[in-house]
Amino acid sequence: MTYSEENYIKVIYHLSLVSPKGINTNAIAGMIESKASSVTDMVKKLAEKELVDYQKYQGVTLTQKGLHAAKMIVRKHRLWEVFLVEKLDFTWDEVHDLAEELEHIKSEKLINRLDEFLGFPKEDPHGDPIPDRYGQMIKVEKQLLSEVGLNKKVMCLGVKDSSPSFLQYLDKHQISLGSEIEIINKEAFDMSLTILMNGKEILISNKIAGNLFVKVM
Amino acid sequence: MTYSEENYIKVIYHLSLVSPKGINTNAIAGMIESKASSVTDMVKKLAEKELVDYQKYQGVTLTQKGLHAAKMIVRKHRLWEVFLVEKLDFTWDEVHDLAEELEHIKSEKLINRLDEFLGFPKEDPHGDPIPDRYGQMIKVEKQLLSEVGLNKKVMCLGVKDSSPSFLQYLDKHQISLGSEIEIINKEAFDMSLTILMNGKEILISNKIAGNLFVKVM
DNA sequence: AATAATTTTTAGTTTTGTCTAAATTTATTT
DNA sequence: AAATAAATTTAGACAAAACTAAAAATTATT
Repeated sequence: MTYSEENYIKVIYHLSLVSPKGINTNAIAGMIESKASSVTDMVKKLAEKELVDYQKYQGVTLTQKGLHAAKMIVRKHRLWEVFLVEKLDFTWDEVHDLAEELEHIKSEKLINRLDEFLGFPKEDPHGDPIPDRYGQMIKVEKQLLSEVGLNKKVMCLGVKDSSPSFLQYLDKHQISLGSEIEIINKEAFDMSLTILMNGKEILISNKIAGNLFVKVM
Repeated sequence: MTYSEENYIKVIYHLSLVSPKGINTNAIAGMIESKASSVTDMVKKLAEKELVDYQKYQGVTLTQKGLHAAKMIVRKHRLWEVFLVEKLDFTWDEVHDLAEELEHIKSEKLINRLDEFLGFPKEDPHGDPIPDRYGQMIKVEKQLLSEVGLNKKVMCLGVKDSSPSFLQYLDKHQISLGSEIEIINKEAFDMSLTILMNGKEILISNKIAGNLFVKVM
């Protein structure tokens, strides 16, 4: 698999998690920052290699082979993120782009050794599950903070959109994975929340709350 | 710099260390496993980017800019090798090909953090010096075991050709970096050596001795 | 159900890095 | 010094992966 083919497979995988039907050309083009016509070309090649099922105008789905390949790329991506944060002291907003490069290093042995070196972590620094060497991963029963009812106590599990600016916002307010939060007010007008964390009250917009995955405790 | 450009710069650097005059097209083609005509094309591009000086039919030399770029690639290669051997328990004959891939990961910050994580090593697992972030590296006053006189005591410093089969040969005979060796006989006919190591006598061919760098003690 | 709007595909180019084969330059030999 | 051999460069072609613009198919709207 080429660098580019791997990126397509990965993007199709991520889109599949959100909508499990056929993934359409434009959605892929949007994610990969290319044009629909380029996607059509690549998708034909992936179909020839039996990594996706594809019928003209009907979108694509991953085959079993494609699904496994995608999970292995995600595995590499997330393990490298753990390495960068835990061993090289990067912050969680810095690691995504680097992991995008590192995920293409081709060696099963390397990634399995890295997994072992890191102590077989189950989640990456953003709270996303890491597939094991067979593609198995834990399922986190998480929901968005914006969907949680009043007066509930929750624990922060991960983020939906892991853009650097959002992650930096969280750092600034000392919100990290494992932080415990209580929702003490919900403003009806703009759905903003007042939360209690480490004894401090913080006001949080609905947009922020809609980007933060939590677990009710 | 593209992946391919980096490989050319690195190869030209390695050839420059052996013969400091202009590096000819065929030598580069041999190392990179391509054809002379491809080399000509690439060398023109590198000259446009001012990474090499090039005049038709006269071979190439690295510019200051090219030399620095080459050292940074070598730095990455050798630091990743140390990481693989020291942290992930790879053997010294396994790491070269993996480091060939890892050396192209583009991040100054990553490589400097890795350097720190590894304790700023001065040499890679084969005894080759690692350039620091400014391109500086130690110079090892080493000579080939085949050139050392009779009855001298030497310490093993590194290898010339680091092919897996040679490295495995060394492992089999328990010769590693730092091993102390005494030359107790030199056969005039085939220049093979009898050496004393850890109290044991071993017979070594001239070809092996010509691949092993040592320092007289 | 016909038309409009959108999405997807096709056709034809472009760029990067490679190749082969032919032409040119340099080196070697007689 | 001329002839031959070897090395190097040029010219033209190709594959991968992208693009633009136009055509075709699907979906939405009236």
